[in-house]
Amino acid sequence: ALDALSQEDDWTGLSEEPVQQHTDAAGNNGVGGYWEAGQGKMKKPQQRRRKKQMVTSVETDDDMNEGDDDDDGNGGAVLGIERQREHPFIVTEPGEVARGKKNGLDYLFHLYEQCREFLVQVQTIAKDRGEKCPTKVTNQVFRYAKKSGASYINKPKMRHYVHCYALHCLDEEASNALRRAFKERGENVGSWRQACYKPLVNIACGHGWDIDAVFNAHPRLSIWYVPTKLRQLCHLERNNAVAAASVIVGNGISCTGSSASGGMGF
Amino acid sequence: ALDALSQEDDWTGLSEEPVQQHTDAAGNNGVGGYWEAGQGKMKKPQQRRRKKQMVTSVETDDDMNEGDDDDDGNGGAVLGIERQREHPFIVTEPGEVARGKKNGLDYLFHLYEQCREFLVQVQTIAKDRGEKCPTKVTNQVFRYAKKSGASYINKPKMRHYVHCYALHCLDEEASNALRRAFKERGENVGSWRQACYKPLVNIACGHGWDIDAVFNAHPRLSIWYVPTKLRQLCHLERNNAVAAASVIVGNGISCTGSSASGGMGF
DNA sequence: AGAAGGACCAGTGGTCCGTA
DNA sequence: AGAAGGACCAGTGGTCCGTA
Repeated sequence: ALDALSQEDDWTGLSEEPVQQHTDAAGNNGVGGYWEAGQGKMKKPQQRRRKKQMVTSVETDDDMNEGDDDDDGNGGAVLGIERQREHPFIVTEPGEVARGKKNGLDYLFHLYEQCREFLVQVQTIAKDRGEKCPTKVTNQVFRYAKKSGASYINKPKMRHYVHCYALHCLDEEASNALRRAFKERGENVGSWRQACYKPLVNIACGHGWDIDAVFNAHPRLSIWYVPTKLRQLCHLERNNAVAAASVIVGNGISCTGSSASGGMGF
Repeated sequence: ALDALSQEDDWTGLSEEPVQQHTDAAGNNGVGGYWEAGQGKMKKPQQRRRKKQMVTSVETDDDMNEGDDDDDGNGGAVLGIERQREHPFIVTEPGEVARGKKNGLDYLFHLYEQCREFLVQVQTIAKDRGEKCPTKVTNQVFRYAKKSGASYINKPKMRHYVHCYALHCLDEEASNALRRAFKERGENVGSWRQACYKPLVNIACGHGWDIDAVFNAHPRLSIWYVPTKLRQLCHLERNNAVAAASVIVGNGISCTGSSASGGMGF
């Protein structure tokens, strides 16, 4: 019952925790709540993985855990509140609300709009203080979002789906059609995400393969870094197009995507 | 005798070393030579200062020392060739060549033009490879400059005098006048450098105190980061202006710099 | 198997301070 | 004392991979 509300009322994918509001000192405009549970972090004795240089860390960790050092000792659940993640995304049609413990794609795209709002706030504060002013969604913005209570926003997730949001911005018709097609076919989010690359490469083709220019020309998209993989795909496809044009001299290069796209791992 | 040539022929401040040309693989356009001496770096057993975490470094150091591992063992001079620095700058008039083991300010400004050329080359390479393309003079550009033989270009130096170059770009008349005045008074480079801030703050005043906008509006200047101190001075002076305006209501705010500038450490 | 995100790492912007 | 620049450090962009 609570889950069904998530996309309608507060745009929140997580809803099982006792939500506790924080009014933040640095100008929170009230976007989203603050879950203390997500801050618990499973505590210290969790060793860092991979070849980290073994500094025998006795770090003071005095960044922003002020209130809740309740207690504990067991590694895992704290006070019976389970470690919680956002519900996974599913492919939904435009306007469709996800059922069950899932989030829909309108919600995903809404997260990008929220990040933009957080960026605007960070920019306002920076200008007011005479500090350098970010033009992109940086670590600083993600930190600010978290501090403002939007703990469901994080960098890996936002970066993961940037190109999906890009298609939504640049060609909403095509984006909607893709969503409907992949929903109908019962595809999972991962394959929908993969499928978002191709139409973007075609758009880049129509702009001299300059994907940066494509991003920068769109006001809501220009604040996002072009994803590495999208950049690489555009580069590869450009090379293919150039190679094809050098064989069939005088051929007008089309941007339909049905041309030479061999070996690109689409 | 060699020193007198430095600003006329090859724009080189250093001239005592046996110069050895490198034609670089990655597209060196021939700006400047390559001093092997400067690469020697005084070798390993030079302990890092300050609280560095003592990693007992056995670093492999395989970045770009390919040919010249001649030999050595003594810490300091290598093969009798002394560790060499660029000659210090002195305040010169426009067009004036520095005498003795000194460099003039035309040479200083020329270094900024060279950095711009290196940036353009880095950008060309990046675009060609479909990689992300820097818009500013970044670490990558300094590394490229060094690799291309311009060992006399380094980040601390260029950042140190950015605002002096900015004044030269934005108001060459005022810049030239300042140079003449400070030369005549026998001031050293440091005090000339300090004096470059004030006219820039006044220029920023004339553009709504937006020093970033001032930099970005100028094609040769837009590739440089706004120095922290200049940004702070503009911010402080804006606050002073706002405070003054709130006292004397209806007063037109001038940008002459003769107004309230108390406690700014000019 | 599919997906969310804490945590890591190489290389950045910024500049201090041992050096000449 | 004045100045050049090697080397450091906090925090970045990018994303892997242990986790749920």
